[in-house]
Amino acid sequence: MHTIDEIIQRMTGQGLRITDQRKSLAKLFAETPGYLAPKEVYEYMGKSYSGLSFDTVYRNLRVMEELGVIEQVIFEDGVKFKLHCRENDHHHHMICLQCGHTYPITFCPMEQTVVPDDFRVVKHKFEVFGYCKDCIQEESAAGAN
Amino acid sequence: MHTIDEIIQRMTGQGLRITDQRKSLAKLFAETPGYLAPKEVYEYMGKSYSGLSFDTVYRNLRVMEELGVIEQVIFEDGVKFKLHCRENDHHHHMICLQCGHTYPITFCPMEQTVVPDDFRVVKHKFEVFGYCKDCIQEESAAGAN
DNA sequence: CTGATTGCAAAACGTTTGCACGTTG
DNA sequence: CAACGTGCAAACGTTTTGCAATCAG
Repeated sequence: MHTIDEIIQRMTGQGLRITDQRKSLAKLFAETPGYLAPKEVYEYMGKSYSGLSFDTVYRNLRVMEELGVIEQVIFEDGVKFKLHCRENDHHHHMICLQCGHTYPITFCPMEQTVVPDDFRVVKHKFEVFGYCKDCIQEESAAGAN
Repeated sequence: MHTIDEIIQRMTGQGLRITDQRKSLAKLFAETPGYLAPKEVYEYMGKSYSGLSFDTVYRNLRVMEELGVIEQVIFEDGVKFKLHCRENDHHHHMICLQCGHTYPITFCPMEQTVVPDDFRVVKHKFEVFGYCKDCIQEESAAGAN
């Protein structure tokens, strides 16, 4: 589930119709290595479709999420989406606060965590935030601002 | 910063006036071991003050957060608040999905995490979700529903 | 051709703001 | 009594919904 075609196949396989908007969406997520806010998705798609409406973006984001093509994460500044990780083994992420790019962390802290007998663990969240190589360089290149 | 009086002292110390609404807020957070959504806060305070408005709740939550009395966390289902942890050393939490009760985890996964040289870490999040002792019992007592 | 998908407009939702009135210190 | 805090109403940004027109298969 990496290329545009794979994403589109996944959608047709579920009986969905492939509109230009959905092709554009598939292309965007296939090309984006990190998280995207709905507004960013709207702005990107709006470049190709001047008559685009916000609700179409939301509807398709929801459809693609239910389909398992993309995944949703809640950040401090709102909801964001990214292509669902193709890796099938459990892992976590380092996330760049500037560009949204994500990098996998194979280490899972739950293995090391001592849980009391009377607490039943359902899920956990481990995320590392910072700045990636490219964004550190941009910052120092741009100087203070 | 545990009892109602400590919270109120903290507020007066910052030049804030103590209204009945704020006393009620202080009491609520002093008595609640876990997270509260703004709506829950509103409903609790509404019991004592029929004329209460939502914006007063939000304003006071924000004031208390800026003051460091309470802290804010973003969950999947929205923003929630709890009394700021009195522990000064870094730690994480196990959070009950039913009652919102939190329990400290002293282990910090960042110590074990291998970070690439070219990634500058700014912050991290580690949270364990599940059901606490009391809520497991309630569940089995209540049966299927 | 038929139902899925879209755009529009309007509603819903949580949160914030401006303002006049009431209250605290 | 002066500044702060409140309630009200209205604005706000984001997300959802109902509907008629359009489009993909």
